[in-house]
Amino acid sequence: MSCEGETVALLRSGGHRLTPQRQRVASALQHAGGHRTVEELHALIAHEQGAPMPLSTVYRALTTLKELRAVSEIDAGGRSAFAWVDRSRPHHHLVCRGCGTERDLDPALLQRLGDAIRAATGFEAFLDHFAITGQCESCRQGAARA
Amino acid sequence: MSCEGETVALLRSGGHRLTPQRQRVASALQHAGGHRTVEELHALIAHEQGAPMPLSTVYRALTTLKELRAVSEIDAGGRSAFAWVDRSRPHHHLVCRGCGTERDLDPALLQRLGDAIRAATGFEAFLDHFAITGQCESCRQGAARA
DNA sequence: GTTATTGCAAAGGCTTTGCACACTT
DNA sequence: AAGTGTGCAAAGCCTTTGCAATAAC
Repeated sequence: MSCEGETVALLRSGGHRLTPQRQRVASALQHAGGHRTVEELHALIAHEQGAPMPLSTVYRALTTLKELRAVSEIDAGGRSAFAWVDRSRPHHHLVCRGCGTERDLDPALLQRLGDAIRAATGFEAFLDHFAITGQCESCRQGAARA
Repeated sequence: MSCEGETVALLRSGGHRLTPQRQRVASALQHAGGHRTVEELHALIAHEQGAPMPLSTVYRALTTLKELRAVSEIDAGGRSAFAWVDRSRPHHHLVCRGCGTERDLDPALLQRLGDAIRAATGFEAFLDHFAITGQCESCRQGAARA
């Protein structure tokens, strides 16, 4: 499938070697969709690909992919979470601090912010792939009750 | 000074006890301005207040203050950094990935984003104290030249 | 053949926790 | 007096690193 071709091209272009481990991590992330913690990825790789992989290798592959800007990293409550960067369709996430649920956010809203920042300050914000934390509607109602 | 009164009121309102440690941590953060890692705070407290404090106490005080929304936490490259939340004047940062410079951003712009998100999705974004990465004007011009 | 990368295990750094004592209320 | 908060030290967790073996180039 096309995913693999994309990974191959990315690694080649960065002067890195094309190893099965890197392809497996990339594949897991591409098919997972959304942010995954390293531990989640580690489990996904073992289950869906049939063979386990040392955690340290997952970390190293992610480091490489991050250098290439193929994945993005966010902080998920003290641990790292990664997502595949879909260059053709930028998207953003609303991450709830209460229940951890992730939902997509209309890119137009952020684009408007980026435009406003640029107009006001000349600063170009990197908003390709953004995660905003907060509280989802149901958690907010739960908190109000308590 | 007024800072102390603010802290006293905050702790009282949360049903927490007013201890010297919590006041010292709050004071250090109020006077530091901007984001400080826990280690930086720990050192600031020791130096500027004359007496050291166990790291664990700093952590616990910060946890309490964070629950009260008196401080905000951000991820500073794997470790936590905290800043005092100035309710009277919320502020945000544009952090340049090129030169590392930090500059303030008009809060109104983010408030507009927060309102739009809430209207569209019901999700309440925590935008009290936000850091946006990107590229400042001079770095962008430098990159364009190269 | 060279050199980057992996696997394993051990170390590292930041943060949290258990428990007895002290202090706020 | 009652119960929360502190200090100390130890444990916990996520992540990184050293080194020999392996695989990509």
